[in-house]
Amino acid sequence: MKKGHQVTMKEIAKKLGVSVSTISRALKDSPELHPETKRKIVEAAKEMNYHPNLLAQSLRISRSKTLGVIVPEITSHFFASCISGIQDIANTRGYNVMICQSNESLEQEKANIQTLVSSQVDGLLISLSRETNQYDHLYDLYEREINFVLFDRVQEDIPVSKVTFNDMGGAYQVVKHLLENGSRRIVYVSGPEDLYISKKRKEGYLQALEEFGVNRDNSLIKITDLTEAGNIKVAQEILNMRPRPDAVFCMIDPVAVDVMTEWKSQGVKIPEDIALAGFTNNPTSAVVEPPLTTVAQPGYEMGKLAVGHLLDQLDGIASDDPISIVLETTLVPRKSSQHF
Amino acid sequence: MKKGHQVTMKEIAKKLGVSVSTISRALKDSPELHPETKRKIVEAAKEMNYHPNLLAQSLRISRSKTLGVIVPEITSHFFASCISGIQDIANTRGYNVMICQSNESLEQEKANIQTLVSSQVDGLLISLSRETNQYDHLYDLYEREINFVLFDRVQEDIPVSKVTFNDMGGAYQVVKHLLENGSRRIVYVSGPEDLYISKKRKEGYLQALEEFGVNRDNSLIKITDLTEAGNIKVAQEILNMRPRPDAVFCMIDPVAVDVMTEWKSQGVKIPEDIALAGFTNNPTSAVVEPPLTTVAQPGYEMGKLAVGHLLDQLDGIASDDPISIVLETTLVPRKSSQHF
DNA sequence: TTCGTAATTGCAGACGATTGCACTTAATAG
DNA sequence: CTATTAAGTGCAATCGTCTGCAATTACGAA
Repeated sequence: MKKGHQVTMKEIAKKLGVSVSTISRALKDSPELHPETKRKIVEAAKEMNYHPNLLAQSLRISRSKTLGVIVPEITSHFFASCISGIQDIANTRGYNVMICQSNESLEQEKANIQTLVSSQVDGLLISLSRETNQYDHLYDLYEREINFVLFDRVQEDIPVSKVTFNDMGGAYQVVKHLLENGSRRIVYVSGPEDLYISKKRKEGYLQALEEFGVNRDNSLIKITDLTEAGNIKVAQEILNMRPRPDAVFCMIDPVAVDVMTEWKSQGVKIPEDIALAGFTNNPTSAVVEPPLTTVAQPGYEMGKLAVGHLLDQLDGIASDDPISIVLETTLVPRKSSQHF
Repeated sequence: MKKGHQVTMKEIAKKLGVSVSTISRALKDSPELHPETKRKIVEAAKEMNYHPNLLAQSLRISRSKTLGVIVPEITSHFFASCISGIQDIANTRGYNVMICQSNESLEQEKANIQTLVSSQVDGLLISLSRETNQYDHLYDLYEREINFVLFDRVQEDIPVSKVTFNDMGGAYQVVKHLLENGSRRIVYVSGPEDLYISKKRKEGYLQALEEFGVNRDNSLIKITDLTEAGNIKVAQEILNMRPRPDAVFCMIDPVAVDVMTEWKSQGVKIPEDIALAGFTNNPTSAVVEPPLTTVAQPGYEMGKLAVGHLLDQLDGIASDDPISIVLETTLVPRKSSQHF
């Protein structure tokens, strides 16, 4: 392996015949130094290509200027957008970011937290895995007084700051849209029931139905495990329901896309035979045929807000009292829902 | 801000009335320690919820067990897949990963390198930005003997290891496929000409043409700046060419999708009027209508290989002599190219 | 000339973990 | 009962940077 040796203050000091402290002060532009000395040191540092060792600095001040991020999966466009927002803000505020993915596994999530904490990150931004249904590891963080903020996939009871979407409102909007387009027998395809978003979007769905005087019918709520096979199975079940539903609202776009693909292969016409809508506004949803009606969630914005608040807490700008930031979503009506 | 205090060896030492060195040895399971002492220390450490400070360890051994990754943008599915592969391997081999995005900017790329190096990463994995057309920052890394591996978007002349796709072969495959389906007047929509992949894929395009005895016609090579507007402009220009081309091969899928969307809005039938193919196999490409013929690049695999080789170098398993790993691509024929 | 004071710079200890070496015991051999 | 040796611990230095305090020097004032 190569040496990859970094120039240190000690070496500059030796070369110039002064002490390390003097080097340190010169590079911090301390006023108590002779200008000439300072000039020489700065010059030598540049010439020798000196770069401070952030590890040493962090150790000394007990702050690493690094944040940890845990998302279920990076390859999801939504989470990638969040990360992008987090990075941008963190960098402009002088922080680095270490990213981990839990791969939707509770064990991985715990392991990630452990690693990041050991790496002395100053704070954490966490979006929970699908599997996460007990929260000891989060309470543990809380008790150890480690700063963290939950976003998107949150646990409601923990007294830390959270950034979420108005999931209920978004679901309400899209179901209302389906109702306004004349649908009355509307299926809700939900993910696993203990998921935060499964619950919230169901609430919005039910609220819209109630507002339009449509009776609740639990047989219209289908659960998928979110795998492709699971989604296809649900798609088939829906086609076999009698009377056949006239619209389907899927909890997330990928489910809707799988359903659409399956239906198309069976010759079902969308939206003529049955209307379809999703949630998230993945890039894919705009280009499928027909384009998918959905609800846009600005992931980049969410990332920015979450990290912004965390940094405010770390920098003492915001108080430590937990707050809840709720982002509004936007209905994106497209062809898949426009039947009359 | 909360304290977020971490338990240190010193505190365990004080509590147990032994020296810090003893704590250290106990936790490393050193054999020269009295078993009873060891037991007590391990127990106390667990009870006090001790976790080693990786910063301090890194400083001491001058290895951070952290890798830096720089990609043009995280929100690209391809790069997200690479990152995913990098993470998985890095973690199983005991390394952490810091990810940065250059946002296709040379300046950002330089800044990212600077930050990561200052953070004492043990090595870097870099995919160059589109803007990067001079390479001082890379040669600088090379001279400072900092380990790094280039992947996907590489610079060929630098004597470091590189992981690439057989871009030329992939392009050859897809153009051959178009030729076999009867097309003869085939447009190549290229990105900026100094991009590595622009060049390589052009080579494959030309080779296939030559093999089928089709004369080269430079007017059939169109350049886009890869923005949506640029792509649409090219799409329109192609429709106005006389005689009209019978197939179009776009350098990357997003370009092909923009072209498809534009054409569909103009009533052009794909593949009947004109065949279309892309490159990358983005998730989107499978669900557009018609599904897009493309070339699959296994990003996850690329990430795994790149990081694997870098770690092999760092761990002294592989020699420092640069190698070039070339991954094969796979033609994914879909409906967009099947006209007869 | 002598003293006070300001301007410069160096020393040493700290951050947390690790490790070669020296030291203290206690046990064993002679 | 003393000398030898091994077992078990502690000391101190190290990684690179920072900073309170002490030390040195020089300068002007009395």
